[in-house]
Amino acid sequence: MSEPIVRTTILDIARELNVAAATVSRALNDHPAISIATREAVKQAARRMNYQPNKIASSLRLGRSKIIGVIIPSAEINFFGSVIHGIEKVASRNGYNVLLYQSNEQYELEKKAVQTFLHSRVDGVLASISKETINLKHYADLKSKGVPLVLFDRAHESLQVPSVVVNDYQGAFDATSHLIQQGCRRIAHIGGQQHVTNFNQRLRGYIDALNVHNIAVDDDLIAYGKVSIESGRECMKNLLSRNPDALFAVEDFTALGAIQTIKEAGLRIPEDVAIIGFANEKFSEYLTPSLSTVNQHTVRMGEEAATLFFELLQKKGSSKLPPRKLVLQPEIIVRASSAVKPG
Amino acid sequence: MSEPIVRTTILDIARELNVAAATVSRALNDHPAISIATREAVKQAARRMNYQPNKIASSLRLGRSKIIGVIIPSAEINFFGSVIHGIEKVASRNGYNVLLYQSNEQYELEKKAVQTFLHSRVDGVLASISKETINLKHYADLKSKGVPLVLFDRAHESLQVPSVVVNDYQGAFDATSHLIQQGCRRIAHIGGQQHVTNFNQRLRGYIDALNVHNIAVDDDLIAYGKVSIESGRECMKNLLSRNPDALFAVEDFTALGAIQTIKEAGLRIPEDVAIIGFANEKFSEYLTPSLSTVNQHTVRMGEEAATLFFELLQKKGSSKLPPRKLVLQPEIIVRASSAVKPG
DNA sequence: TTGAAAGCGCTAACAT
DNA sequence: ATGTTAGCGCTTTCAA
Repeated sequence: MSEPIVRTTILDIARELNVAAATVSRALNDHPAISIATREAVKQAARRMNYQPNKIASSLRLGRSKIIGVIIPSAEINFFGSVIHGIEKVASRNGYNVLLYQSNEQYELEKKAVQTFLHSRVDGVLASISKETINLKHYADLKSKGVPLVLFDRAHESLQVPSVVVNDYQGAFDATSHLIQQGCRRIAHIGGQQHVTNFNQRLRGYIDALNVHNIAVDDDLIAYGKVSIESGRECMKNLLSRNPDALFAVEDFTALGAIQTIKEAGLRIPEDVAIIGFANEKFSEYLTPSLSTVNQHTVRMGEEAATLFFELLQKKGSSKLPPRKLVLQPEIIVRASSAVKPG
Repeated sequence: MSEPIVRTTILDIARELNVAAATVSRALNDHPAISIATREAVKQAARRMNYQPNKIASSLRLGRSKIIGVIIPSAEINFFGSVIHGIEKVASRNGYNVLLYQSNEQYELEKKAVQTFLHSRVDGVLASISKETINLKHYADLKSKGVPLVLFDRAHESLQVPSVVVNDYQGAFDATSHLIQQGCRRIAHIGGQQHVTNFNQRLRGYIDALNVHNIAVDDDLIAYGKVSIESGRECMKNLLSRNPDALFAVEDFTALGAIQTIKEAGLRIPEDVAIIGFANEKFSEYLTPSLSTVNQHTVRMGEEAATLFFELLQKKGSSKLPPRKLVLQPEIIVRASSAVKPG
C-alpha cells in the first residue's frame, strides 16, 4: 500500500511561483536573460520542493543524452577494468555518464551492444573490438548514423575513426632488444591469435628486433597459443626442446604458464632462460623471480580515449581531417626474470 | 558539410503504410490486437527504413528507463571489476543496461552518483558503500523516492535494503582456525579501518576463533593499517618484535606487504611465520610461497546482487517483509604460505 | 482491428 | 525579463 511517488516538475515550481514553466527552466539553467531575483527564487523553490530534473525529458527535447556507451570484452579482465576507470573518470568530469556493455569476446553480443546504444541514443561509443569480431559493419553503421566512435586497444584501420592504442610493435621490439642486450641469442616467442592486431604487432616487433641485431629468426623458436596460463605451459613444453636461452611472451599470463613449465624442467630463471612478458599485470611484480614486462598505461588509455571522444564531439561534422590516432608508447619494466647481466 | 542525420520514427513508418502511429507502435510491440498481416507489414517497413526505436522517448512515456545505476569505489580494483562483470551479465540478460559511476572512495562523489542516477531516472541502484562514507542519507533518499536499492559487499544494516555480502566473520574465523590447526599459537592480525563493517567483522572472526580454541587474545599481536601493501609492510615491522608464529591479514595486499617485511627479516614462510590473507586476488596464487587466502566469489556476488534487484522490481511496493540479505559463504584456499604441517 | 488525441517533462523559437 | 506555444517520439485511453 505504498503511495505512488509523485515527482516535482518545473510546472509545479512554475505554479508555486506564478511564473511560466519556461522561466523556471531558464532560471535553473542559468539563462542570462532571467533576473537574478527570479533565478534565486526559482532555485530556492526547487530545493524546497525537492525538485529532481528529469534528464530523460531533457534528452528527448535536446536530442542528446550525455551518455557514452562503452563496449569492452569483459570487466573482469584487469586491463579493461583500468581502462573503464580512466574513461569514467574523464566522462564524469565532463558531465557525462558511462553505459557499459560487455561483449564477452563474442561478435553477436558486440552487435547487440551497438544496437542497444543506438536505441539508447548515446552521444557516442567507445569500444574495444572483440577477438572474435571480423566483420566490422556494426561499427561502420554507427559512424554512418553520425554517432561518434572511438576505439581503444583493439582498433582497426579500416574503420577510419579516432583511436588510442599501445604501440605493441615498439613494446615487443624493446622487450626483445632488452633480452638481446642481456646476452641472449636463442630467444623464443609465444604469440597469440594472429588475427588480433595487437598480437601480430608483437610478433613483428620481436622479429624485427632480431633482424636489427643480426640474429636469424628461427621458426622453431616461435609458438602460437591462445593467450592463457595453460596455453603458456603447453607452448613452453614444446619450445624447451629447442634450448632457448630467453622467452618473450605475448602477455603476462602466458609468461606465467611458461615460467611454471621452465621451473618444472629444473631450469633457472633468468640464468638458463630469461623472460619478459607484456601488460604489466599486477601479479607480475610479485612473482619469484619478479617478472619483467611491458607497461601499457591502461588508465591513461581510458582517459585519452574519452578525451578523444570529447574532441570529436566538438568538431562533429566539421573537419575532413583523417581521424586522430593516438599511439601510447609502452615502457619495458626490467625485473629479476630478465636480469642476466649483473647490474 | 555533413548532412544532418534524420532518423526514422514510427510516424514515418505510419505515413509510409497509411496507418496510424499508434498502430505502428502496437505492431512493433507485438500488441495482440494488431492483425498478423499489419504486424508483419510494419516490421518489414521498419527494417527497410532502418528504424531504430527511440528508447528515450519510450522511457519518458513509460516512466521507466530499463537502466540500473551501479556505484562502485573503482573499476580499477579487481574485486569490483569482477562484480561489475556479474552485474552487467545478469542485467543485459534481463534487457537492462548498466550506468556506471565510480566513487573513488569519496563521500562527495558518491552523493553525486546518487544525484545523477536520480536525474537519469534509473530504475534502480546497486551500490557498494565507499570507505569514506559515514552519513548514509543519500541512500536513504533513494529509498524514500521509491528507487529500488541493493547493496553489495559494503552494506549497512540501518538502510534496511536487500544486500549481498560475504560472510567476512566466517571467512576470518575459518582462516584463523586453519592457522591454529597448523599448530600456530601466536597468531598476529593486521586489520583495516574499523568503521568498515567488513574489516571489523574480520577482526571479530579472528578474535572468536582464538577464543573458541582457548587462545588468549593478545592486543600486542593486532595492528591496524590502511589496507595496502605499504601499510602491510609497516604493520608487520611493528608486529615482528612480538614474535608471532602466524599472521592473518585483512586482505591479500596487506599480506603481500607483510610477506616482504618477513622475508627481509630473514624469517621463513610458513615455517617461522605462517600466513593467510583474504580476497583471493589473482596474484596470490603466484607468489612464492603461494599465498593462502579466502575466496569471496566476486562474480557471483554481482550476479546475485542483480538478481536481488530484479526480485525487488517485481514486488515493488508490495510485501512488508524485511529485506533479503544474501550472505555468501567464503571458502579458505590453503596454499603453501600456511602449510606448516606436512600433508 | 485500428485511429485520434493527449501527454510524459522539458526547452527553444517567437512573441511581448 | 518573461510568457505562449509547439514539439521531441513514444504509448495509451477512449472511441469507432
